[in-house]
Amino acid sequence: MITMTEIASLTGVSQATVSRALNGSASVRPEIAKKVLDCAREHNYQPNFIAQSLVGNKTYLIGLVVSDIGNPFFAELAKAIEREARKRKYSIMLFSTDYNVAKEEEDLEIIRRYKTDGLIFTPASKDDDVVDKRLKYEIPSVSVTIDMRRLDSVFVSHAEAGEQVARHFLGLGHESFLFIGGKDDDKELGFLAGLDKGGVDIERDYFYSSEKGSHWRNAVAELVKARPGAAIFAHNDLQAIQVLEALKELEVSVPQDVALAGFDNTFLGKITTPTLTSVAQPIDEMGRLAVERLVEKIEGSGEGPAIRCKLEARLVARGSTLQMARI
Amino acid sequence: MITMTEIASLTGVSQATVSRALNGSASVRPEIAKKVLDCAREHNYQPNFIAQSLVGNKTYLIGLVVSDIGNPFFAELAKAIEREARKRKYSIMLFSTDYNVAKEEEDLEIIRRYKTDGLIFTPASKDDDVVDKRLKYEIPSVSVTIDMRRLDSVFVSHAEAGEQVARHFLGLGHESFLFIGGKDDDKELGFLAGLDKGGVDIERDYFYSSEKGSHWRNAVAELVKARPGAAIFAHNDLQAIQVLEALKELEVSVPQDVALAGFDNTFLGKITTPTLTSVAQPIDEMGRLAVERLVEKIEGSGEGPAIRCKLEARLVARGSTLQMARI
DNA sequence: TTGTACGCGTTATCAC
DNA sequence: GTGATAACGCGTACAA
Repeated sequence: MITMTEIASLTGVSQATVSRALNGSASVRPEIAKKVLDCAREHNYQPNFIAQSLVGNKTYLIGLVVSDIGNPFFAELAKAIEREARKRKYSIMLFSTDYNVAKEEEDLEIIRRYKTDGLIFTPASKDDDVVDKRLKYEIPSVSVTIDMRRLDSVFVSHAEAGEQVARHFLGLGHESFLFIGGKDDDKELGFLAGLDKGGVDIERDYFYSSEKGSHWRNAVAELVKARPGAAIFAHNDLQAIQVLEALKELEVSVPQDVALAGFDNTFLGKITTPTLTSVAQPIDEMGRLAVERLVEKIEGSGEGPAIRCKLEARLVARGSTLQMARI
Repeated sequence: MITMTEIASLTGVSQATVSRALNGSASVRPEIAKKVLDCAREHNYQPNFIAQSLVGNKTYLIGLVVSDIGNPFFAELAKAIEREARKRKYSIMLFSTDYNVAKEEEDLEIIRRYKTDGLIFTPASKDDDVVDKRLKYEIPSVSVTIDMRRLDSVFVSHAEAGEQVARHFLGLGHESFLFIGGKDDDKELGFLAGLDKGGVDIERDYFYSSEKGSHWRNAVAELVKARPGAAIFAHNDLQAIQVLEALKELEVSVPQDVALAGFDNTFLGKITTPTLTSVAQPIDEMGRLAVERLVEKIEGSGEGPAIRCKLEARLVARGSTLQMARI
């Protein structure tokens, strides 16, 4: 791994001149430049990003913190982000938190230490103190998938998504409903609002289950036992697919006995039987916009208010919510 | 982002002393140490990894180059690798090549420039010149999933996997066979060997199709039309699932009309209908071993011959190859 | 046009 | 025990 200094002594000029030649800088005698360039090529010179970072105070690194890279949704998002980042000369440091808040904290520490130019993250929590922590990190950040209010965010409205699902369920004539997901998920709020607008008696016909552990299994079992015409909304496709399998075990058929909808619209929903109704997030666009916005913050003038970029959620109806399964 | 020098002036000692105090180094007067530590804590000091890297010639960075992070197999592998790496204080720079050789080259350049301590990669090709390039990169590398002979590798034998599939198909009484995959895939060689041992007339009853484009669609269509009792072996689960969908469109039933096996044993195979027979690679173990071996190379004495760590492939029989679909 | 010299934030090797 | 001081590889103001 040859350095500028070595090239300098090899070509008999100063390291400064090598630097200038290599960077195509203004004034350096053509013959010298050629000699330097040739020498560099010959020895396969590669600039040392570490050294450049130290002096330039710029790493061209983006920290990417996702909840679970094993979830195809996040994997596809990471793919989109990596693609966009590379277009702009940035590289990705990947962290998968496994929804573990402590690990996430550690990851952020590490990211700070590496002085990544920016941070893209999928928040595990919307708590104010989490937001504050991000702000305190002073490093340019963009939240993806969740609207973090005081932070730059790229997302689809989970509330609207929930409402879409509610309308969809109601349009199909369902009469009791179960939401499976986290406690502070806007999808539930929107779902509830939609059901309420549709005249559903929330107290009587709406149920909630945490996605943790297998509480939801009991909830599902009870629901299908007691409630014909029930509909289940799972907070993501992975969860929905688990529900689908549970329903198969219970020998209730989807969508005849119970309807099911997921969220994310990953390709998983296309390969199950029945196929899975899900709310699509425009993954590639989210990745692109997140990187765009982040780079803008990094390279741009500076502060300005947080930009919250809201994209359209789109319900994709498939076999799990149709009267007639058409595969 | 406070620096050692700043802490030094704040506490009225030299930067060198701050360094010693912060690193818990031997000799520094307790009271001084306390003052420094307090000051550091108060200002939330974070060591600058970039500076440390420059002087220490060690980045604690591992470059991870996978073929497609959107493929759940690689995503899960990345997850395992990240987990193991963090245990050893290393962080991951992620690159997804999309099976694009040119992009892979670029990624490797970038990795060199960042001076990552090591490299873990899933090779797109086994060509000798690829190997040579890796060796030339002088950076400690480990190949995962593919045995690269002259390079440290962690893998399951694709040939043995192919043979297992062949035996499995033969045991179920199949009589004609199609392999879908790349041209230099050991899975095909093993598959062929297994079929041959089983007395199959390769010329007559064996077919090959590239996985590129949709050539394979024609191959599949022709096969099921002309050959009752056919069996298809796809080079990975993603491909197998595409085949499964194509078969549904063709209205041939699996496994009654045609058997199907994949490779990787991702969770995808559990959610399709029928479920998918696949050859399991021990993902977590592969990730663990790859990181272990890499760190060993990085921190270890030095060279030594390449260690090729061969793990057991295990065929997991599911619905797509059973006479009786048991879901 | 080119070289010298300095600084980026550390670690490490010296003297004191 | 502590403070100068020299690296590490590079960019760059300044002087020549």
